[in-house]
Amino acid sequence: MGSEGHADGTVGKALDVLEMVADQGGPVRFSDLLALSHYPKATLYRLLQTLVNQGMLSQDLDSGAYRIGVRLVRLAHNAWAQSSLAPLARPHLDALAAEVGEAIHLAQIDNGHILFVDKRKTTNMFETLAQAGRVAPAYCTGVGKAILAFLPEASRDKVMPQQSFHPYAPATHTGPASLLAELEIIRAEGVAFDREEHERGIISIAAPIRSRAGRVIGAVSIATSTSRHTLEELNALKPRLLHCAAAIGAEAESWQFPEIV
Amino acid sequence: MGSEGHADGTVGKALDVLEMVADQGGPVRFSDLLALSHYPKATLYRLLQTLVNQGMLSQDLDSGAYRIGVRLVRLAHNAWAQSSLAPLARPHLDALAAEVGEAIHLAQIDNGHILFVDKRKTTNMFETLAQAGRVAPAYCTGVGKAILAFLPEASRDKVMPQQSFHPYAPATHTGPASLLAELEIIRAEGVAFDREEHERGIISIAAPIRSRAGRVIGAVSIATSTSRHTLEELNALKPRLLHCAAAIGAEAESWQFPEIV
DNA sequence: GATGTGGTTCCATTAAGTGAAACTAAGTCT
DNA sequence: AGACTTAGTTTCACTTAATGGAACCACATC
Repeated sequence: MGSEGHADGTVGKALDVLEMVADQGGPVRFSDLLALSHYPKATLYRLLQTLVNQGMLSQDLDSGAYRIGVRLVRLAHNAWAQSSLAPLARPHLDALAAEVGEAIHLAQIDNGHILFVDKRKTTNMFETLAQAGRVAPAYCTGVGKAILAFLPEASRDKVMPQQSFHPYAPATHTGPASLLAELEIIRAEGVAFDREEHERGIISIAAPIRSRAGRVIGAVSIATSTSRHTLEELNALKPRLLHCAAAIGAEAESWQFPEIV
Repeated sequence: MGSEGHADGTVGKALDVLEMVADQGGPVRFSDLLALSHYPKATLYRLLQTLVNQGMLSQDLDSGAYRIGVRLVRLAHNAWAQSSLAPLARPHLDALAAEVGEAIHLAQIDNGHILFVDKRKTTNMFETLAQAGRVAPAYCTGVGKAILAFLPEASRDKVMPQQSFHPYAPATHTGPASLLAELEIIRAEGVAFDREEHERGIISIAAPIRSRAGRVIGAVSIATSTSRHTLEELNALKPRLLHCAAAIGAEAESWQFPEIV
């Protein structure tokens, strides 16, 4: 991950570096970045300088370490508020979480991968935040399959080849055929199950969030562990989950999300 | 606001454009941006192309309009989570909001201006100007004065000349002298009041959030309208507010925020 | 006072960004 | 239908800015 090859121009490199700092989750020293990136010393240096000048990064006065700058924080809020389902869905997730007492996930799709944009976990608030913003595969998560199932055919065709089908667990789909078959079932049932396909012991039930126009714009899921609940018990929550997804979808009516895929 | 002159190099321009799109709060067409920016057509075009290539912006397939891209959303989450007081303060704000039943604001300072990073609104009845992610002046807001008061002298000296002293309301400070005098009082009392200085009918009580080292890293406030409460009533909440600020400050101990000012 | 490490600056070379203008694709009007 | 505007895209000679190897500086550490 990190620096993909397609760094066109100076801007690409700068953004690459910016992301690199952001990914570190804290102050990073110059030499650490130098080691991480394949940029020559002077180039990296200038890039960082520029970003600091721009307020996107900020440099610690004494240690000289780099971190997120205020301008990025401001931009971040802006971007997040307008371009993610999260703020809109928040109250609905709160309600659902309070009612079912299990972990709730809200996800969108991003180039064939699942982007978790919000989470509720009734037990620990902190971990929640740590994980939102993370990316997971689509083919082996509840939310992923829920989205895939309801994607327009054309989009799905573009997304399928991007799936790695890495066998995370015994139950993981190992190829497109079985996955496509399951998607059919999901379309019929209206919800997707994660049957310990991504992580052993973790199961979930997921529903797509659809705008009134019918476009899938995300998915919600209720996740739990096999030690706490069975799939049947999760299935009992289906009406509640669908209701939540519908509520979010209805509100998202006017809202515009970046084109999928 | 928006595009300050200091756009060094291509990267600066690109970020400028990026921010411009983000500020629009929705899809923007090329020509709108062309009108907004002072960049020549071709330059703007290439800049946008680059940003789209980089995944920071996304272009609508049919309309061709530009909006926030998924990569920016991902970056945004990252940045927000690690670089703002918000995630850390969240539970404390929730608690305070539940207890006092009034609007709660969390703010940081950013180049002499106040950046609202989170808010709790218990009633939709009145809408304060402070939307999360928004910027407000320091000299005429509760949170702003609370921060100013406890800033180290050197920082304050840098920040004071940045205040515009625009008279939003009759009670607004009109110059540094009276403001500095009030800051003295605030230091003594430990809290700052907004006495309808920014918006008529809106009052608040604010407390600085300080790390154990004593550095001000933000402020919390309880805001209400004159129709609902008096300043004296707000003052009764002082212990509760101070407690909340202290709790956040204690937790922020290890946490590092970009250098102020 | 020598050696090492982390960070900053120089400068000739090269690549990349620039933007006026020309062009294409859709409308819109008569 | 043909002329005319409007919105977006491409071209290309020109200019500016990015590049990176190497030298340099600051400050520890031996």
